[in-house]
Amino acid sequence: MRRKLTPRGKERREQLMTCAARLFAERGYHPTSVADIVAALGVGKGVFYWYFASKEELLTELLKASNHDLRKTQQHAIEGVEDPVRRIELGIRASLTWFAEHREYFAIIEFAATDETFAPVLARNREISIADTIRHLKDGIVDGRIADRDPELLAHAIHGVVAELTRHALIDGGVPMDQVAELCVAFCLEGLHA
Amino acid sequence: MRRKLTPRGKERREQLMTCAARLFAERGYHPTSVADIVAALGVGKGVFYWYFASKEELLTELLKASNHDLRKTQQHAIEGVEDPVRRIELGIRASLTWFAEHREYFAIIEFAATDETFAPVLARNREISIADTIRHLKDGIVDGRIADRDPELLAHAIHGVVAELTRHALIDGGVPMDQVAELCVAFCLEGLHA
Amino acid sequence: MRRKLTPRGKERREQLMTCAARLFAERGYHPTSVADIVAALGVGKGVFYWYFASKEELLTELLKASNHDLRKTQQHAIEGVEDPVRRIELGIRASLTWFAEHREYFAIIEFAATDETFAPVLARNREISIADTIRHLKDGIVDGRIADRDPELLAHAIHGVVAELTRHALIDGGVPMDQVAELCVAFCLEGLHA
Amino acid sequence: MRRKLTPRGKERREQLMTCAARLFAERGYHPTSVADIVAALGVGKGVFYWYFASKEELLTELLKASNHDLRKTQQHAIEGVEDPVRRIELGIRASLTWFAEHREYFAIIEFAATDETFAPVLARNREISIADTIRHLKDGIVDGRIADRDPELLAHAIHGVVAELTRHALIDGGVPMDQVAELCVAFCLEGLHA
DNA sequence: TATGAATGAGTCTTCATTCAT
DNA sequence: AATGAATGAAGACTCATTCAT
Repeated sequence: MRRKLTPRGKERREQLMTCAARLFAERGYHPTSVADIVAALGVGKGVFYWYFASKEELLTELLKASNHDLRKTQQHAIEGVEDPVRRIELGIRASLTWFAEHREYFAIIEFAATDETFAPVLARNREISIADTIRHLKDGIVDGRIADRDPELLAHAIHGVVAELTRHALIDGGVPMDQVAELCVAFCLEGLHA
Repeated sequence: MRRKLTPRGKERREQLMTCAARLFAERGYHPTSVADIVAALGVGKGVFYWYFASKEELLTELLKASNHDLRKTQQHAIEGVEDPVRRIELGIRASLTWFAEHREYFAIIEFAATDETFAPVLARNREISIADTIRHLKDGIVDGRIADRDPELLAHAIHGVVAELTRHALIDGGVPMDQVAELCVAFCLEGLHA
Repeated sequence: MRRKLTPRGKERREQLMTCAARLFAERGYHPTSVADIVAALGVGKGVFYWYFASKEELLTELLKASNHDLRKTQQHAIEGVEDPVRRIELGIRASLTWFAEHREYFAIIEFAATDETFAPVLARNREISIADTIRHLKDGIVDGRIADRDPELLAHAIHGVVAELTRHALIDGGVPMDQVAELCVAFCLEGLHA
Repeated sequence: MRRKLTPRGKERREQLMTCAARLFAERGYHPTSVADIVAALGVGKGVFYWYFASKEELLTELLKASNHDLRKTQQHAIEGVEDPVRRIELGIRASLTWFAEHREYFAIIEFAATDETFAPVLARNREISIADTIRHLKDGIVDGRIADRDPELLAHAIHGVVAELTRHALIDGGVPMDQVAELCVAFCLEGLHA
């Protein structure tokens, strides 16, 4: 299914992904049919299968692309920063910002995590992200800046806070993202401690 | 769909819910057909529709029942405890324990949150749970035991930690739940602070 | 399925027929389920099959009973009248009156006429009724009171007028039945002739 | 469900309608399944839903199309004729001829009239047809050629005669349509009067 | 590249009927 | 007589995918 695409072809592929992302986010993956996607673009069904081998592949591509982009954003954010605690903070902020700018992907990722078929892809993505975080945590523990607890569990805890606050800000709505970011960082670094 | 059920009928209904919960957890809601459910019980297809108006209704019932049970467990755990920080801690532990004993429900709840149809039910459940947590947080803030930050966001942060650590323990596996509980409580109360 | 029924049993059977007639008239035969019928009476499903071998049998009974009653009414109306034209007139009036008092049956009979399964019963009923009419027509033709045309076709023509005007009065509504009766008789006897 | 259809597509749609009309007439609407229809054409089940949103829509289309055609035939028949009585006569003859050539539709229309779902469409069609007839009747009454009776009821009376004689000729069988037409016209114009 | 058409397995759901109590 | 429970064939409809043009 890897095809050499003309510029126009690349654009079409892009359109399909963007459009599908929106629909998946709005109605969910299963309830959105391939027919819905091509209809929203006003093209025939063949177009879809010219660019993607299957509906599954499309979602997988979406997942890969978004993960790639998020990761790049995170790495760019912490580039050149040495302090591990600061790196964690910047990573958290970068994630929140990225999701604020790519709301569609949040719902898609959440769904994919719950589906047998896509969970593996998501699991892999998460593993990588957790490994990144663990590295900073270990550095911080060595420095004595971070409590000496199981870094893997700590990494998951941080991810949990980020995920749920992102969800709250994007889906429940009504909370400005930067305010969420402040609390998110504060909570992770200091917990509920007064 | 409210029916007078004989003891035998109640049992059947129970069986259907348990069986469906297992299958939904294993394969997901959409990929599990009503036919799968009744086949797993070795009964005719009509039986399902004798007890539930639709597959949707079944999941909704599952969601309501599980939430009701979880909440009862939480309330029982903190009964008679005055200290708000301690109440939060006990609530967290109760949640983790409950999920450890009702693994099936975790995946189901996560899925339901991503589906247009069920999100409202989940949202309602979460609202209630968040409201519970907020009450304790406010008490703690008044006491000066908890940092004076937006209690709603703090509540979501705690939920996020609990949810993700539960997921990690149950789905990724390999971590004993009581160890997770220790870290979960420690992280929430003190964050990463050394 | 012929059972000896206690007085209470006869009443139950009656109730089922009345209730079913109403539902069939309102929603149609196919769209009304046995479950609907017994639910409307607040009894269990077994009751239905205690009194009727099948849903089909119920409708057949309904058809037979109504036809029997209509016919009796017609015969009673023309009893002792010699003049064939007058007999026809009285027959028409009796039919219209009967339908006005048994509105439920009109829709049921119309439906039954269109269904492979019941058409034969209806056809038989109609044949008898047509034969009755033919007899009067022939008498009228012999007397020179009625135009010498094919009595069978004339009989059908009369039936058509009665049926459609009944339908108009009962279903379209807004026309008093006695006014319809006058026109019906006038039209049949004199046509459009000024 | 409005789609751009290629010539081939239009043909398929036509085939489906013709085929369904035949089956509905033979076995009835409810007893004919979508599976039956596509099987009779030797195509896949999806084909049906490519052209029609539902079985209901198909019947509605059938009803609309047939009514449109019948009306066109009637209008063509009376085109250029001034005499209102003659217009009525020609309209009657045109209707009988049309039904003789489209036997399938008679049973379908009769059924549709008895079903909650389709009755409204039929009612609309009938209303239009009745209105057409009323116009001619009023002209005839003004001319003094037609008895001064309620034109609406007269129109229904005529329709009743046409409908029942059509039914008799097509379904009971054994009567040549032109003989029926003669009697139909004679009966409507002169009634039973010798 | 792209389109309309076609496929057909699979989904949820209904319902007349029967059964055990 | 009557009930709640159960059966299972059958029905309408969906949809990812493929095909002919």
